[in-house]
Amino acid sequence: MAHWLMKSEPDEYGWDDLVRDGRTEWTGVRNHAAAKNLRAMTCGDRAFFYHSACAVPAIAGIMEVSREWRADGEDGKWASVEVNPVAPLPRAVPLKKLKEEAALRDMATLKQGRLSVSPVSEAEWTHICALAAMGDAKEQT
DNA sequence: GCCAACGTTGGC
DNA sequence: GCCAACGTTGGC
Repeated sequence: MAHWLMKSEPDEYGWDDLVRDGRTEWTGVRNHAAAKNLRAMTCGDRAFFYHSACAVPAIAGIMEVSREWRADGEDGKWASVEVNPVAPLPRAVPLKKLKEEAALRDMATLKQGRLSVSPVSEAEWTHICALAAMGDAKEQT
């Protein structure tokens, strides 16, 4: 099972919208590298829902790929997948935090900021989940 | 096939 | 709103 990070502008479609809808078709990706990543997804893969182009860019939640890719658009070049929400992060992890972490230095989304769908390694995934939980604990002390 | 011009994404 | 990064388009 692979892990991913998928970006959406919260003004357009945010984490709360996905929770409200229960599931959604992740359409509109018009970048070849991102489309390739969509086609590589399999059912059950987990992905971070990332809020981009907003006041505080951050990872907001975890979702699951619930149907593998299908064609998006007429020309056959693009793909979409269906996702559903799994859980919000206990505490959102902002981009600023991601950039501060040495362990995340090689993250695809940090290396290529404009890539809207990117892979996340096992180590990166685990690290970010720990950050999300740690932020929560810190708040309580 | 190269490259300049232009458009889009996304951080700040 | 600006700008950097990067992708796409079109002239040659």
